[in-house]
Amino acid sequence: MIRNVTIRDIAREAGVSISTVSRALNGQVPVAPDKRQRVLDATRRLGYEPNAAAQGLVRGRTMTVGVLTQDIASPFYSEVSRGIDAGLAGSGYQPIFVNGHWEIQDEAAAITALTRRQVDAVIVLGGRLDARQLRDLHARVPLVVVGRQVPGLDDACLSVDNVQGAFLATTHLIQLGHRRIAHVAGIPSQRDAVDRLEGYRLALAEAGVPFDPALVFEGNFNEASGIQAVEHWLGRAAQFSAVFAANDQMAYGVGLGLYRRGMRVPEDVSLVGFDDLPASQFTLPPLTTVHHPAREMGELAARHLLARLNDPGAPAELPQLPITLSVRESVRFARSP
Amino acid sequence: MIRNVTIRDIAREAGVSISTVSRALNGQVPVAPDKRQRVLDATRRLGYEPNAAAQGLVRGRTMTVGVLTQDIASPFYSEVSRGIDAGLAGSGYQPIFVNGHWEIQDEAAAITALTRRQVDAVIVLGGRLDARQLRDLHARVPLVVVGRQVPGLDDACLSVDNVQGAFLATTHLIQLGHRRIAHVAGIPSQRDAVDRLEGYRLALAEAGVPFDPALVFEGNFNEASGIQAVEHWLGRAAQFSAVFAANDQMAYGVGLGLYRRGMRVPEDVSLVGFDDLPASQFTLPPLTTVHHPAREMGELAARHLLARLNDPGAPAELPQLPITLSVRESVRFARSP
DNA sequence: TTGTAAGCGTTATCAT
DNA sequence: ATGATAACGCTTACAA
Repeated sequence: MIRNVTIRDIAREAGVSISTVSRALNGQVPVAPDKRQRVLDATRRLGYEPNAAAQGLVRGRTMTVGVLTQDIASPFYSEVSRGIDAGLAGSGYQPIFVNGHWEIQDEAAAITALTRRQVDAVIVLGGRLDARQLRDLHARVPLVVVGRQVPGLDDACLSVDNVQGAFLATTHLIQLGHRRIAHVAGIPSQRDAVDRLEGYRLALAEAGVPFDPALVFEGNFNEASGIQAVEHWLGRAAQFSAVFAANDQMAYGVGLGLYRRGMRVPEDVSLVGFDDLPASQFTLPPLTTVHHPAREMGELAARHLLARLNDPGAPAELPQLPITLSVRESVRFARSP
Repeated sequence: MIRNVTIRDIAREAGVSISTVSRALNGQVPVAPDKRQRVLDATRRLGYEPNAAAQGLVRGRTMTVGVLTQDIASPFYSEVSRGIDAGLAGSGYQPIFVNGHWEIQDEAAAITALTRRQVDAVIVLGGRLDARQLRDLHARVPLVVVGRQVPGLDDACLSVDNVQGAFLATTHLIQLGHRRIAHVAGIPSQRDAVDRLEGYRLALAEAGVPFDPALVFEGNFNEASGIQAVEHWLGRAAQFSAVFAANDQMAYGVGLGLYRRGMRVPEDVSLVGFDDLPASQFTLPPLTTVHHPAREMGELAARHLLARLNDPGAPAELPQLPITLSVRESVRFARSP
């Protein structure tokens, strides 16, 4: 631990009492100009930095926002984190990130680490904590949950309409003449995965396109399952002219799986993803994908919390962000059969 | 801020003094079994969590390691962060991440935020802080700098041999018959960028291939500059059969730039990157790239710090991690001219 | 305007 | 084995 210069050292150096130092530094209460100057000089000379822990202890607020992220290296959640970072910038609050690794125990431990540190607010990114745990947390500290809709915690949840997003993607394909549209679904225990599947089915139904279970492959949200999906379908000679993947990472895998079998996107198969990761602008070809406003959600979560922190009585309105389709080059008209 | 249950509440509930509570909880000093049990029960019943700030204040260590990362959403640094996370797991120490955004002021502010929080050690990931600032920091707290070699701080720096990595990549291309090898360089103010350029030139020189400045494009490490590089060369009718990019993100851009001009990798142009980002396994085609052991570096940095924290007298040996080439499908024999 | 002193939640020293 | 009590570094009444 850093042996820091303390307020006592400054007091001695400036020849004033410690309370004067504190007042001069915090600048609320009037202090004689000459003393103030002596304090400021001493502060600079000695390289003083206030001890945040001590301040937090006495002030009752630590000026930190705890962020429970699942995996610091996940492209999607790092976008959200970037937004949080931006949303908190200049507010005096500092984010502190901990990882839950999508493991319920790790998540609980991470939350504990946060509450032990007396964070003033918490942002939870996805994860598997159950509704009860999240509600308990919410009772203790201002909370926003990003990317999930938790029963009984509606005013604290920030997510997009996944059903709508998937509906958009699938409808886009249908309008271009595709009828045999395969879907790589996400982990069924995750709400967004089932919502996206539902949006896909809804779009099919609305257009009168029959749903074929053989065209749905259950993946796990990473690239490898995209490859597996292609292998699975091709191994059974499934017919399809387009694929809608429940996230971009699986879409990348689908692209590679197709490439391995000598099929091209979009010439042979059209491909749509979900999330609009930054990398999707630069894939071959650039990927048409549902734009998930990850960055904006992070920023909104942060600002919302700041508002509540500054005025605990503020109304807790958390707007739902619009979801759109980023049309790029991975989709083409279906060839007539 | 969370109004937590305090040790006093436990003491009252268990009918013992606060010192007994502390002792029962920390378990170093003997405590009567029945009292210990009463304390443990009260702790559970009241949902007590110790206040980390108060503990840090009195103990003199906060059990936190500060990590200055540049951009929480950068693929490369998030891999390193993931390694740090893994390296610290189970040690009782907790990483706290702050962002410097590659801005010297932001970085300095972030470091200040860390020292104010009395972190026990610091890991700096890249960045632009000058050697003096880093040495000052090193004087106050155990430090590891990842991804940079700082003059006068050699035993605290952890990086790979970038010259060697670039040499490996370029030599691989030469051995496959390529003679006209273009290079997308990184930001010249960053040491790793100039090292990679040097490795490229060294390999050329050693093989007796003339260096052509027209084949070097100065990029800025992001995808867009890869596209610009291709436009630049093609606009001047430069001849090349292979491209070596100073990082994977620029290599992705090169791939897309080529695609836009109707040229294929590796059929028309061979392509090699640097970093071996997780995504590079899934690009079209999977990218041959210099494997930068990002994850391992993070883990090593963490473990090194833990060793020093547990035994301040421990020798400060920071081994250099080997750099290798991940050969995938983006490279092919040069066609005879 | 300034200083003294109490107190934030915890650990550690000192008696007992 | 246990309980007062003094720190840790800071802010903030309360006095002066």
